[in-house]
Amino acid sequence: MRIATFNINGIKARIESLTEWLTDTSPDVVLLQELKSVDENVPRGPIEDLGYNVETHGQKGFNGVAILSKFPIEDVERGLPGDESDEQARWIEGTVVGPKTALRLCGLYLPNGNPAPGPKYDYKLAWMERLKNRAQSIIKQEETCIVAGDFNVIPERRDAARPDAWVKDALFLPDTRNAWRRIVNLGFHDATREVTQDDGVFSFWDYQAGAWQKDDGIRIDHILLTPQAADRLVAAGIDKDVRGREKPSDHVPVWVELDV
DNA sequence: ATGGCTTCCATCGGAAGA
Repeated sequence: MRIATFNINGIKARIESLTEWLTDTSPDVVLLQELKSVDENVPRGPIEDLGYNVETHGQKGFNGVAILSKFPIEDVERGLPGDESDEQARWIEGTVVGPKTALRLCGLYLPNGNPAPGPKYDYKLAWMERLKNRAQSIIKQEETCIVAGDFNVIPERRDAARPDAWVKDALFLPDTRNAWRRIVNLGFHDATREVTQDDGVFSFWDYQAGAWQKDDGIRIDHILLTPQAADRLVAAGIDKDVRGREKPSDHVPVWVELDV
């Protein structure tokens, strides 16, 4: 089963390039971020026409996450536990049942956090603490599970073309990276790092200043695997060419193939 | 660079993104 995560930066603006990529690569499951749409305005028709079930957790104007799946999506939960007052649509869970085993899916759009310091950065760190708590219970349950999405975290210097440009940024500050490590160290495997230790592996290139043309990218979209999921890892990759197509998102899809 | 693009909402500018 191929599972991808993709921050599409607006599902209404991206529906044509999204369906083109779905047709080309035919992933079984897709976790989407930044729908920038309420649920009722998501253009689900063109996606359903390609054989996908669609579960969304949208919000007016920004944020918004979704699960697309060729398999039925069961036990859907919306919103990250731990703060009833949090109205931002950044978390969705669901389960798909493959030929061999069930797979729990957690799709996330982690807060950007800039400018740091400030209230937006405080929200980011608090959100990461809630994510750690949810991740801890997933690990304890020994589920075959992936936690994937736009983490807005550059884990290491090798994950940026120009790491020195990011040292004061919310995506790369020590508190951000420490919080990331505390989550990964619960027992997760970073799928992309399971298949490559290379520099220059990126998932985002800014629209500005010719970042794509200069390959001035960062790796911030990640797929974390529980040990039970990592045992079933067959392959992983990044669909980098998507960034060079017409009217692209500033992110590209990151994917894994799991024997589930 | 107090933002060089891009999207959204809502108009003809501002917020948000990373």
